[in-house]
Amino acid sequence: MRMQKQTETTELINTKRNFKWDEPTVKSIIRDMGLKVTQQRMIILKCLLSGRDHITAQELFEAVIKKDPSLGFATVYRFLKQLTEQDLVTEVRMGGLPARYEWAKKKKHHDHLTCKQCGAICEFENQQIELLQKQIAKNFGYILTGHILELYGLCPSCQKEEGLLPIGDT
Amino acid sequence: MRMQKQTETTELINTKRNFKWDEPTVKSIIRDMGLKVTQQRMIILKCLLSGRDHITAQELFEAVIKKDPSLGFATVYRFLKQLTEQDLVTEVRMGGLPARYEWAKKKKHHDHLTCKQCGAICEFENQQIELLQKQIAKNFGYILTGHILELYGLCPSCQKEEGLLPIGDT
DNA sequence: AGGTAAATGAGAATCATTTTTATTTAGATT
DNA sequence: AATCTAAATAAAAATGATTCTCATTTACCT
Repeated sequence: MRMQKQTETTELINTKRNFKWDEPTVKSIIRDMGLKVTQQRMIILKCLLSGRDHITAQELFEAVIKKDPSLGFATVYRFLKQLTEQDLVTEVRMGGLPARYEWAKKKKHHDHLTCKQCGAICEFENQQIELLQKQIAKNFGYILTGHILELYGLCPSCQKEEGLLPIGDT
Repeated sequence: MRMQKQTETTELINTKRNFKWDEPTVKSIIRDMGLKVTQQRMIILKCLLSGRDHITAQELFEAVIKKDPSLGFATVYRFLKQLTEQDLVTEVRMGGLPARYEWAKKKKHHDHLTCKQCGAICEFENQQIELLQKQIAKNFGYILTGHILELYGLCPSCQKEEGLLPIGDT
């Protein structure tokens, strides 16, 4: 996926994991949540932290049972919910599709640009839009507490593929 | 729900139904969709057109069975899906909540500001945000095909209620 | 080590939505 | 107007994501 230079107000977000998630760190994340440090939570959290961004509960569950086949999916869902409630994880819901989760801590707020075809996700942040949103809420007398901004379109590589398809082809 | 004056770039959308949805009009909407004009579709469409905006499939179904108790909910869902596919109706999904539908034809594109507490929905349109979105997609090499912008917060009346609640109360 | 509230696994429950299937019907064709 | 046929329907079952229940197990405070 090609990415072009951003304007001054829109920034690319660094999605690389340049932090070492060692045992004690993972432990203290759970402890700081006010929860008991269990083997299952350790496994789930490690998988979440080292796995792909924007993972579904199902995908995470599948990663998790490779390390402990007896771990139940209810446990994964339960823990994800707690992580979401404590804003350590961001839940992204697109249409009626399964929710996707991503580690949110120490990561700036951002929105998503998703390819309708292949699902490739770009993250971006735009102060100007954030500001306009607050303005709009204020104009209606609302206190803004959150927002969802999901753009979708065709990514560069899917645009090429589209062009190659015979007319009328799905 | 109180509404304040909007800035020059953000406009209130007229949600009033100042059009007469008579029998022949409703019929031709269905016929123009390339579908057969059935009594059930007539009922569903009339309910949709005269009922509240941002209705759920369930709410619509309940309105519909008042006119014909034998009408099944699958029929409502099926028809809503077809209306959505033909862009006559817009489907709005918030979190994991049931989808809400609204008549989209002849209505300008707009986004939503929803009260987390009471579900009150304000509609707005902001050209500046629309423009910024296109810009962002372009910067990533994407062709923008759509977007979801859902703001949520506390509406004026729920802000008052919040203040009245005893501390710790749900 | 022992007690207890919290956490777990397994599976059932839920909820919105979709699919299936046998039956009915709209509307084109005689 | 009667006939035909693909499309539409009702009803119920299926689906898929997520949540709940509950009997059992476990973390961790004393």
